[in-house]
Amino acid sequence: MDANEIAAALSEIATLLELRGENVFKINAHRKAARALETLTQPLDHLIADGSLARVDGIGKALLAKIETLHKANRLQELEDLRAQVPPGLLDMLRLPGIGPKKVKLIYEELAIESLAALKEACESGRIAVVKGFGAKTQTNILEGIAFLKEGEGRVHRPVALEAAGELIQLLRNIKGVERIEQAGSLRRARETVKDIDIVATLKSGVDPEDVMDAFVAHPKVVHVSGRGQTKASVVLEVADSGSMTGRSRLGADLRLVPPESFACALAYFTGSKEHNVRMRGLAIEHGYKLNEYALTGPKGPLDCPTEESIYRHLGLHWVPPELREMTGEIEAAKLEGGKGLPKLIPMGSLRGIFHNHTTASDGSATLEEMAIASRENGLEYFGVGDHSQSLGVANGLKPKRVREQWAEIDRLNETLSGIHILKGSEVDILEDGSLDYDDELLAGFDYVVASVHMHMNMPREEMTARICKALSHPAVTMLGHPTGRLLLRRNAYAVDLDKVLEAAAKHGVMIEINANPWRLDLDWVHVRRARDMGILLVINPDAHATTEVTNIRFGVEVARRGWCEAKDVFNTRGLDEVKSFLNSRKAMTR
DNA sequence: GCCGTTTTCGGCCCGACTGTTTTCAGTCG
Repeated sequence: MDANEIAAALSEIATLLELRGENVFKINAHRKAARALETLTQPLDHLIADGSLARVDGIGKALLAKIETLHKANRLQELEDLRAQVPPGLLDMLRLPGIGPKKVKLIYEELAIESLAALKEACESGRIAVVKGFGAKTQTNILEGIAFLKEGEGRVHRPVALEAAGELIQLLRNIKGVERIEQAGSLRRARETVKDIDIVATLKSGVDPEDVMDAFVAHPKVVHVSGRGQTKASVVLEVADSGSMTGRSRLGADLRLVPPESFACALAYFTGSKEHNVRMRGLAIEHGYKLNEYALTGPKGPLDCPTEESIYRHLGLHWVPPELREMTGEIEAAKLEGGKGLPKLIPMGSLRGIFHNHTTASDGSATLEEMAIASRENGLEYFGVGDHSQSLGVANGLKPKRVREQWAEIDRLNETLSGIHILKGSEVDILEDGSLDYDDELLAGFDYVVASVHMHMNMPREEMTARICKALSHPAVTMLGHPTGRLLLRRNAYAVDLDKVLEAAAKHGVMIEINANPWRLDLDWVHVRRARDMGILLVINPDAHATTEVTNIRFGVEVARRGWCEAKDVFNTRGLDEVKSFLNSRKAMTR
C-alpha cells in the first residue's frame, strides 16, 4: 500500500475503535499518524528504507509496526478483526450530523440497530426518543439527517465555496454595525475542496448580535439552521454547482461573532488547521501562556494581539501564511531563533504567461486570437497554445497538417498583435506504450511540448508508471501535464507511482505542471512540495478551454503556495525573453 | 498509542452549542 492507502486504513481503525468505545487518546494517535502519512514531505518508501519513519512526529513503535505491515503485506490482522466486530452500517450512521460514536454505540447496544434503514424505522416508530440520553428532538434531527444524506453531502470545489462565502460576507458587510469580517477556515488556507465556510466578524459597540444573526440565517441560500447562539450560528446553504451531478450542492457555513480585541485570535483560531492550532496552543503553554479564540493570555492577563503577526511573535515565530498552516514543518521553520525560515511564497498575480491552453482548433471554445487577447487582458506577456494531438479524436486533436497551419497562423498573429506573444506548443498524448503522439520531426518544430495521459487510464500501477517515465525520457518533452489525471470529487488519480515519476522528471529536467483548473488542481500540494524539494521546476497552467478560464491561474498559484513554492520554483514567473532562451537552450541541448 | 531540556508516568486543546437534563455528556470544529 502507498502512504495514502495506509493513512485511510489507520483512519478506519480509529473510527472502528471509536465505535467500540476505546481510549480516546489511542484513537487520536491513529488519526494523527494517518494525517502524518498524508502529508509526508518525502516518499514513504525512502522513509521506511532508511528507518527515518520512526522519527516522524506521532509515529511511535506500535504504529510504525502497523504501517510497515500494511506497506509490505497490504493487510493488517487488527483491522480485519475490527471490521468483523463492528457492523458496517454503524459507519453510515456516523455520517449523520450531530450523531457521534457514543450515540451510535448506544443505539446499537440498546436497540440492536445496525443500519440507516433500521434507524429510520426506529425513529418513525418513536423507539429512539425513549432511549436514555435521547429525546424527541434528537429523533427528529436523525430523520432530518437521513434526508440530508440522501440529498448529497460532502465537499464542494473551491470556486463554488468562494462565491457563496463572498455573498455571505457582502450581505453581512451591508449590515450597519458589522465592523470587521473575514473568511477563515480551509477556504482561507486555500484547500482544493471545502466542506464548510467559516466567517469571523466583530461588531461595533451597542450593536445587537441578534440582528446580525437574524440576517445571516435569513440569507436566501440558507436551507437549514443547525445551530444558533449569541456568538455562533451554523447554517446549511444550497448553492449552484456545475461540478455536481444535480447542478446543486450543499455546504455548511459558520458565523462567529467575537469582541473586537479578540479578532486576530479568532481569525487565527478558525483558520486552522486543527493540527496547526494544537501546536500553537502547545507553544503558548511552553511560554507560560494560554491561547484560545479570544486571547493569548499570560500570567498578568491578555497580551496585546491586534494582528495575527503579533500572536506569532509572542510565541517566538514569524507570521505563518494561512496556506502553510497544515502542520508540515511550518512552525519549526518559522521560529525567530534557530528556525530555517519560511519560504517567500510565490505572490498571487506573479505569473507572466501560460503554456497549456486550448482553442477552437481542438476542443476549446475560443479562437487562438481570442485566447491570446484574453491572456493580454489578464496581464500576461505570452500565451502558449497547447491543443490536443492527433490521437485524441474526441477532442478534435490536430493532425500534423493542421499543426503546421496553426504555426503559420501563430506567425501571422505575432506580426499583428501587440502586447502578447504566442508560443507554439502542443498537449501531446502519451500513448499506451509511453511513446508520443507525433513523430520526432514534428515535435522538434514546437517551442515546447506538454505531455499528458488521456487514454488507457486503467492500467496497472507499474505499467502506468513505466509509461509516463518513458514519455518523460523523450527529449522533446518540456513538461508533464496534469500528472495524475484526477478530477476533484469526481475521479481519483490513476494508479501511478508519483515518486518514481518525479524522479524521472528530475533526471530528465522535465517540468511538472500544476493544473490550475479548479476541478483538477493536479498535482496536489503535497507532491508539489516534494517536487520543489527535489529541484524540479514547476509550471502553472490554466488548461483554459475558454477565454474566461485564463483567470483560473490564481487557483494554481494557491496550490504552489500550499506546496511551499517561491517565485523562482515556478517557470512561468519568468518573462518572455527568459522563457524563450530557456526553451531554445533546452532544445539545443537535447538535439 | 505517543511523548519527554522540570517527565518513562501521566498527561494528551478547548470552548460553544444542543438536547437532555437539573449540572452535564456528546458533538463539532
